[in-house]
Amino acid sequence: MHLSKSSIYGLRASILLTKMGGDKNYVTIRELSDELNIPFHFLTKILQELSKAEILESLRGPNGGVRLAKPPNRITLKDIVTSIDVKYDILNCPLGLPGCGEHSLCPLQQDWQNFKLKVERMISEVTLEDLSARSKNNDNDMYHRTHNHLNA
Amino acid sequence: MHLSKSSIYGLRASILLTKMGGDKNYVTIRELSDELNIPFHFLTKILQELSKAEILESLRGPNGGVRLAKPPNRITLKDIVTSIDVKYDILNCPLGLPGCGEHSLCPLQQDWQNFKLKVERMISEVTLEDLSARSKNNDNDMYHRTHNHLNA
DNA sequence: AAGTATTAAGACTATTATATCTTAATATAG
DNA sequence: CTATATTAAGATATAATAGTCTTAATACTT
Repeated sequence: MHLSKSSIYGLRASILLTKMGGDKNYVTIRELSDELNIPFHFLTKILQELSKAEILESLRGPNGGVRLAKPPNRITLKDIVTSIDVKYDILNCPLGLPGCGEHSLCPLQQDWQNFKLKVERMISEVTLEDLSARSKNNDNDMYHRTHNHLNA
Repeated sequence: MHLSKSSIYGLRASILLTKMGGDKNYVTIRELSDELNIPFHFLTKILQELSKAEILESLRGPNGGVRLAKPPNRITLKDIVTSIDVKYDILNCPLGLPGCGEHSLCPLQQDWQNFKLKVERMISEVTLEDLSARSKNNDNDMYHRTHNHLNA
C-alpha cells in the first residue's frame, strides 16, 4: 500500500502548478523542479505522462513549459495517480495479511475497510482546486519549503 | 506506507509456525515454504533474522527446523516486523502529501491519523497467539491455501 | 536565417528489493 | 565414522524503481 515517488511528485507538481497557473501561462519544469526539490529530468518524464493523459499541456521553446489542460476543478487526484502509476496498489492491507477486507483473520480488517473507502472516495472526489485552496489558506505552506523533510 | 515482502513472509511463517508448533517440535523451513508458497531460500534468510532476534530457535540436521523461542502470547507482530524491517515505514501518509498528520493540507489527515494510531496499537498489542486463535476459528483458512491469490 | 530556450524521447546508470545458487557448518541416524 | 538432512552464510542474479545524461524536436526572438 503506497504510491510510487513518481505519483507523489506528479501530485505535488500539479498542485503547485494549480497555484501558480491561474493566469494560464506556461510554467517551466525547471521552476517546478527547483521549487519542489525534484530532479529535473525525472520530473520531466513524469509530466510527459500527464501531458499524454491530457491532464497537462506543454509547449517547447522560449516561454514554453507546462500548464493544466483543464480547469483545476475538473482534475481529481485519481486522474493524476492513475495516469502515472497505471496499477497503483494503495488499497492492499498494509500488513499483507491474506484476505484482509474479506475474511476475519487480519485484526485490522474493519479499520482497514473503513480507511480504504475513505481513501478511495477522497482521491476520486478531491480536485486540484480543492487542494490548492487548502494550501493557500495554510500559513505553514510546506509546498514552498526548499528543504526536504517531507514525507516520501 | 507498506511492509516489505520479507516482513509479510516472516509474519505468515510465524503464524503458521504457531499453529503447527504447539508440541514444541521443530518444523522444517521447507515445510513452511511449501505450505505458504514462499521461495525456500528467501524464507530461510528471513527466518534467520528472526532467530537472531531470538523470536525463533533453529536446529540443523535431521529433525531440525525452526520453532518459536517463546510462548506465542509473548511475541507481538511488532517484534517480528521490527526484527525484519529495521526501519519499517508503515506510518507515512499513503499519498505522500507533505506534512500529513501535522498540518492541514492533506485531506486525508484526520483519517490517516486515526488509522495510524490503530495500526500502531494493533501491531504492538496483538500477539501470535491471538492471530493463531483467530485463524483456527476461521473456516476459510487462507493460511493453508496452496495457490497464491493473496495480498502482497 | 541563426541562436536560444524549452520539452520529448530514449539510452544509460544507480539503488533497492526480491530471489536464487552454492558451499559450509552442524546435528542425527545408522 | 559415514552418510544424510537440515540450517547458516554469503555470493550472485533479477526486477523494479529512481535518477541521470544526451540528443532531437520545436518554438520563440532577434
